[in-house]
Amino acid sequence: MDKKNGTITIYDVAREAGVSMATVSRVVNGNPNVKPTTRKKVLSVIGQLGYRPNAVARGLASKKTTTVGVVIPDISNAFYAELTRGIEDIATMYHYNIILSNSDLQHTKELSLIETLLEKQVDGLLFLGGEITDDHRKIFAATSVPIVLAHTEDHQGKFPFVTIHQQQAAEEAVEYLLSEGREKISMISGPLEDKVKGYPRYLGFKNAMKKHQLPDDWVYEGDGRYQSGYQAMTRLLQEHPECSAVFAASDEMAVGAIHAAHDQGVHIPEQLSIIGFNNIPLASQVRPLLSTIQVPMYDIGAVAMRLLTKYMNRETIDTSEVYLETMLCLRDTTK
Amino acid sequence: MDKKNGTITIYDVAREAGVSMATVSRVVNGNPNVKPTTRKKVLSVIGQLGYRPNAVARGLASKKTTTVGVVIPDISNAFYAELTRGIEDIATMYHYNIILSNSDLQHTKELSLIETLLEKQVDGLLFLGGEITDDHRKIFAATSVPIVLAHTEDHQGKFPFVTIHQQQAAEEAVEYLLSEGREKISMISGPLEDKVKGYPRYLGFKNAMKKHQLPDDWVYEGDGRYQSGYQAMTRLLQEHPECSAVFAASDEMAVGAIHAAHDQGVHIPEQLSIIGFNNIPLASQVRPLLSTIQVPMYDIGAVAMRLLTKYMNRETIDTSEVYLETMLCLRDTTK
DNA sequence: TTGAAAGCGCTAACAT
DNA sequence: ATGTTAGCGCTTTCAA
Repeated sequence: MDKKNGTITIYDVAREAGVSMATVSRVVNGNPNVKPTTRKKVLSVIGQLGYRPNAVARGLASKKTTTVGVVIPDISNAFYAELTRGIEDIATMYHYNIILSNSDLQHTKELSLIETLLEKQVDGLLFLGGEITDDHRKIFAATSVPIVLAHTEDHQGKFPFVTIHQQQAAEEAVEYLLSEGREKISMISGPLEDKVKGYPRYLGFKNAMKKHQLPDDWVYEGDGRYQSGYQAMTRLLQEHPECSAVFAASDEMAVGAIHAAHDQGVHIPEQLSIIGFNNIPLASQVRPLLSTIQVPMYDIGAVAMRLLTKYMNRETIDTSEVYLETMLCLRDTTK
Repeated sequence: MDKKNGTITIYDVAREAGVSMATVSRVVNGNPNVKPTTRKKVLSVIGQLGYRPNAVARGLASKKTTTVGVVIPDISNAFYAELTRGIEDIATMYHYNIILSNSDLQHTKELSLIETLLEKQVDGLLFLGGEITDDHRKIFAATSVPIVLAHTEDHQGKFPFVTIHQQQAAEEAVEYLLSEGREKISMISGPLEDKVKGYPRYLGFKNAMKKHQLPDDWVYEGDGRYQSGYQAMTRLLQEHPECSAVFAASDEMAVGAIHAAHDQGVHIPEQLSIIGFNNIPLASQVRPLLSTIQVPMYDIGAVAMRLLTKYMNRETIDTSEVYLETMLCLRDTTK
């Protein structure tokens, strides 16, 4: 049944079935130009021998690997995990596999990962979450492999992307707080040097406050995680006990803030409103239920992957820059 | 700079540098048998031409792809996301990439994923979380590709694995509840047909209760998620308001239970103790902070991947069946 | 409908 | 230290 080698190849099947390699290749690839009898014969031999096509050889010959590379900041982050699920589901649907790698948002790591993925001859590349620099553009532009950016955008390089309107979503959240009658609003931001999310959301806050001629400098910078939200809130309450609302740039920080407020005896939402960002599962697994901006994480991944398949198939693209809708999701931390 | 084709190969570099392909291959692969001058020359040509080695061709020739397949139930699940991070970090450390695919614990999907991964000639396979059946064993046994199971175990097939003692951990949790003086203990279990986690944890509960000659049939079956925990607790409180402790088979269900109890006016931990399972981030992001069994998720992934590298390198293996330690992590939902 | 044969880009003996 | 060469297992013209 096996050959000396142990691996049985298309050649073995051909010999055993009394046909040529080409014919075996045809039946394996579903080419219709094969006489039904022949196909049946070949198929049965394949079954008997337990033949398994070698995708690497196929990749070399056909110049297609049916795998796409995914560079993501951190898979252990709920937001990116959900987004990745969207990617993977669509990839599977189109018969692609994904090679996943974490960048931790580190510039040089990102570049070397991209390099490695291109060496592996991925058919396409999904780049998530990091800021696009000239280094990125250079390497992206130099390859013919389709690239789609997800949850980040780039206008200089003209690369396709799917993301959300970060700044606008932030503005809406703050506007809502304002509409509640809150005026002493503070922000717990993410890292401001994060040009992709942190800074735009910060700008959204600034803008909304300016528009209403309200002070906009109660900004506390966190790192996006629970603890930093807790700490920011604690300081905030010390320095500005009169604060009546906070917009947090992530749900985790928002929840940290809720608990800090609670520990200071501040009642939510009676005395203080809080709005988060993303609507990760956590938001609806804490009490009070967190009001937040709902970001279509799964869809960002799914749509980006779908877009990538279009590029890989050389289909015509109608829109290469897509912004998905966010929605204010009001629960119990707002009035 | 480029050739007509667009892709520049090892042959182009060789010609341009005035050496043979073999020599270029040597410098690319860090073979020491190259005169420094030659190496320098080749390297410079590689730089000029922007040569990028084709890993697919290399894989075909060397029969090594430096990629491993990972079959995981669901990457959007916090538990598996963290575990995957452990896998990926170690994989990167040993210069492997991972192809990730979600099985949703579906038998047939698992098998077809494994098949696909083997076609792609992965150097190794990590299989997570699902029950091992004869179908799995058959395909695992038929390949020479090293397989390591993670967070599941198999004794019939003799495949290496790294996991935890599910039943024992559950017993310890229940024993703790008992040691608190609680006697009317209930369990909110995961799916009991889950032979890998659900059932063993259930057995742990049964065992501990039997050992103390206490009734062990207040068991409510959930699906592991928040909502099911909430519902189970709600029913539990209706049917057995005298219940004084609950052991939940997952943190999410435990948190759901906390909130259900809260909604019924039951005080935790005064009237009722709750212990969860896993210690995902959520456990320390809710109030009261959840007491739970801390499972080394990251380490399970990391150790499994490390073990896999040993198999791939044909190193000698000291232990092919590793159980990692769990620990009772007591916080505010127990006395 | 089928087969023959030329690669795909690289590695790995084997020579030199 | 370097070159030659035979594959690796498949796809894909091109003929037949």
